Amino acid sequence: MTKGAPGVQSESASTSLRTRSQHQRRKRIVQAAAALASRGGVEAMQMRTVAERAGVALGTLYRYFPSKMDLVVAVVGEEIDLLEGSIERRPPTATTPSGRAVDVLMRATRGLMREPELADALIRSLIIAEVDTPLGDRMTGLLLRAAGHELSTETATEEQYALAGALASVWVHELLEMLRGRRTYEQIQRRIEIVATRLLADFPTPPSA
Amino acid sequence: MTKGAPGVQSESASTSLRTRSQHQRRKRIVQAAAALASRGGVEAMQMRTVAERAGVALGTLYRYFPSKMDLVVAVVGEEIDLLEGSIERRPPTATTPSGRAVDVLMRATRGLMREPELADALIRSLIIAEVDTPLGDRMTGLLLRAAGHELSTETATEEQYALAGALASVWVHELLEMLRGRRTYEQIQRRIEIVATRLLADFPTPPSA
DNA sequence: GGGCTCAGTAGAATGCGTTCTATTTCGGCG
DNA sequence: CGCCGAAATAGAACGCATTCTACTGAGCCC
Repeated sequence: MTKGAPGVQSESASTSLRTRSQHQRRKRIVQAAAALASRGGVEAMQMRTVAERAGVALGTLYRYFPSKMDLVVAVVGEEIDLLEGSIERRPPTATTPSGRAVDVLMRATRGLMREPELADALIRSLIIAEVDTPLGDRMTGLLLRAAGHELSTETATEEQYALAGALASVWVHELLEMLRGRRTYEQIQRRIEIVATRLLADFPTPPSA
Repeated sequence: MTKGAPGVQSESASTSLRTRSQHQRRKRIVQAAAALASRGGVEAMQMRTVAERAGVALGTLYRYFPSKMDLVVAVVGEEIDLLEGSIERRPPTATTPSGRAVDVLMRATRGLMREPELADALIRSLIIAEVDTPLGDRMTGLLLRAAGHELSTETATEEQYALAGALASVWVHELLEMLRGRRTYEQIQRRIEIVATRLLADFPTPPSA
């Protein structure tokens, strides 16, 4: 994390006028970027074009997002927020840990399938990005909470964390294969089920009341 | 596969003079590329520089490798050849399927660690590349043969193939984390062991004679 | 032996991410 | 009120992958 970059606002005291307008600007940029990416993928999301659409100068864009990758990561972040919200609203109902994990992953898969161009760009970048808080970790966290009873990033054992992480990375890989046209949705589901049952077999389940 | 690209020689009848010199050229290019990448990673491996070092014109380089990615993939291919050779010469000796798989993967890990810059470039590209024969598949094949008794890409069940593929993708992901400095060799080993024992638990073992 | 084809060459041109420069705008503070 | 400094702006500049152009040379077929 470098100095006064407005990219991530460390939610401190006063939401000053300036902070607010920065927030607006940042939001507009991400929106413009997402819109462009959803038509035509990363290549359509050119920095000049994003800046133009967002109504900011190229330099300003680069102030908020020091590289194209950072911008892409921000867009992915929004998508994950959406998924997280959806899970909170309607938690997975399956009775086994692996069932719940599969539910979460396939829901995410469907979400991404809706915007293939965007998804492709985002997933690839997600893998490559050298970000401080990699987005794969967020998926791992989601999986832990969904799959294990009373489990979270904090309470999980190292082993559980490794297993959830492994499942997340398999999912990402399968998703990539789908976007390349080498998997159907059904194949992914089958493969994820196969892997999830093996990996999450001894995750804690709620006391069957 | 496009038309007359000399990149991949469809090993037909006569190794004509022309074919031979093409082969030499191709080899020189890949060597130059690998040498450059092993210092300074992908960014040091600039197309102009590769061409120069290989003693060919930029246009020629692009005739053999239509994009930088194709060149990178060729370099990765060489590395996998090396690993394959090493495994044939000295097959894994562990007694369980997962033990043998871990052996193979950790051997590959050590090989790649020796040239971190190269490895980083290669692994990333390996993930992203839109190649016809993705290199991940080759790792999956290696794992199948190493882990399962009398198993190969042809004889494996769909389930076994999915499981070996999953293990390969987890390994790639862990490797990437290592190259980013977020894992040590020991952590990877531990994680791969955890995952491999779960995934390969019911792979066929030789009749304990 | 002459023309055809096509690999090869040198190098200019293009596109896009990123950086740099000079200038302007504006909120806050003495 | 007037000034300071951070944030914005327009736009040029730079680097590198990729593409394009015009030319040369060597094997090959009739």
